Formats: sequence, structure tokens, C-alpha cells
Amino acid sequence: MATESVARLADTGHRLTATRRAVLDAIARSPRPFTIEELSARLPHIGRATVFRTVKLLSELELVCRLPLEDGGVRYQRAGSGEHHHHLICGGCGAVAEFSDPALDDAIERNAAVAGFALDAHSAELYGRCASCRA
Amino acid sequence: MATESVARLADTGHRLTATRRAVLDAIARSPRPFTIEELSARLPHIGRATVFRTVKLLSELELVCRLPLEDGGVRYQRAGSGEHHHHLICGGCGAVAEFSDPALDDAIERNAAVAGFALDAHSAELYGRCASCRA
DNA sequence: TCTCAGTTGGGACTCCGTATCATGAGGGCG
DNA sequence: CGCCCTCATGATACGGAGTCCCAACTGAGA
Repeated sequence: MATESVARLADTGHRLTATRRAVLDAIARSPRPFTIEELSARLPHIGRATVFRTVKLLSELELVCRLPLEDGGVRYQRAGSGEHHHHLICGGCGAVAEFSDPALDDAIERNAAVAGFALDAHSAELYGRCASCRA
Repeated sequence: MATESVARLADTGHRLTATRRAVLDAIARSPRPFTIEELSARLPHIGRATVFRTVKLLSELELVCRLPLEDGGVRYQRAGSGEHHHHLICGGCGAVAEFSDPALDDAIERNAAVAGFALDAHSAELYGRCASCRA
């Protein structure tokens, strides 16, 4: 499961340490978005600083994605396809659905162009209640 | 300049204290988005906790809006029209342009509906370089 | 196997924001 | 106009999140 991640690390000139494999593995078996503290708790033999460093590295490599929550907190999730996407975050159960929508990206680019901005990045997070939490 | 803000405070059952007027005034004369620390530095006779509390209150009343930055930091800005809008944030000079776009909001709502989400809120921030920083 | 740059652990530290609680001051009411 | 209750304030302690530091360790290329 983490094989592409391992390859990505190697390709970008990073070492494949036992620690990094353990972190990748823990992330791979996370059914839902996790906090650093949760991840760290599941890896008691790994230093907290290292968990932070590793997740930061993985998010730079786009192997995990950062989810800013409505309350200002942050969770992480392993990146689905590696494709550009946005998130729907359920305030009830914490589930996260990903979606991509060219129309949304077009709208974003059009507005940047109108304002004369050269776009580097953007974020779009939708907060609500998923279908099962609504029931 | 802060007259509508003053009215809004009174309307929502909050007191018009000298401290709050001072904070509103400092915000009103902020030419660009500010951090709490910057605001606090300009109001040396006002406690830091009070500045935090006041800005939080004003953002709940939608008199100021919260700008999550690309690097994870946060700045605030007095709310332009009070209308729903999104932000274009320049990584060069820190300028912030606001825009509203029904097409963008439609795309957001459509995606939430497709996923079966009841939407509470959303955020969309665009990061880039403004026209003058590109020159 | 040797070697060294990259990695790790863990504790100290910074930053941002909140909680606590005694004191002070709006503003409705008489 | 002045009282009084409630809300607001300030100082400080506190808490969580993330980073820094540095000595010890370990991949992986030669």
C-alpha cells in the first residue's frame, strides 16, 4: 500500500528509514483523517518531533494532504489519487469526501485572472454534514 | 467609520466600552490585514487577552473577517461589504482582494449536493501574486 | 566494509490563543 | 442624577501545537 510512497521518497532523494516506513504504514492503515497526536500515540517508539517532520515531508511530497478544520484545528489524510482535489468535511463524524470539479477550478482561475493575480495555490474546503450524519 | 460597527455591537446586546471603541478605531485605520500582535502593539494600554476577545467577537459579528494564510498563519481584515465573499491573498505584499462569484458558489453547492452533504460553511482562499508584485 | 550526510529522539522552547478571577465600568432603572 | 447588576477588562497562568537543538545513530553509495 505504501509502495508508491516509498518510491516517491527514494525518487526525491530521501532515505527509506525504518521510522519512515513505520509512519507510512500507520498512515496507510488509518481509516479516517488523523491528527499528529493520534498518529504519534500509535507509534510510541517514535519521537513526536519525528512524526511532525515526517508528516510535513509527506505533505510536501503530496503523499498526505492537510485538512484545515472549521474550528481552526488540522488533520491529515493520505492523499487519494494524488490528483488535485477539494474536501467535504463532515462536522458530525469527521468523514472527509474528496471531489474534483473543473468548473470550480475554472471559477477560481477566472477570478484570479480578473483581479490580475498570478495564482500559486488555492484552498477550498466545504464544511457540513454527510448523508449518514443527517439521518 | 466605525459607526455601523458600533451600531452592530449595540444591536446584538454588547456594551460600547471605551476599549472596544479603541479596538474598532485601530482596525478601521488599518490599511492592510493585521495580526493580533500588530493590533495589540498599537494598543499598548489594552490587554492582549482583550484584543483577542474583541477580534473574536467582531469576527462572530462579521465585522472583521479571518484570513487563513498559506503558511498556516492568520490575519484579520475589516469586513468590506458584509456580503459573502472570498479572498485573493498576495504572497508578496500581503494585499488582499475580495471577490464574490455566484458561479463559484454554485459549483461549491453543487458538489456538496452530489456528495449528499448539507453544507454549513465553506472557505475558499486563493494565494498568488498581485498585479503590482508581479511587475 | 567504510564513511558521511541525512535522520532521529527527546527535551526545551516559542507562538498563539484561552481560562481564571479579582477589579472596573456601561447603561437600564428608579 | 445616581445605584446597582451584569458584563467587560487586565494580568497572569495555563495549554496545545509545532519547531529547534544537538548528540547519537544509520541508510546507502563507493
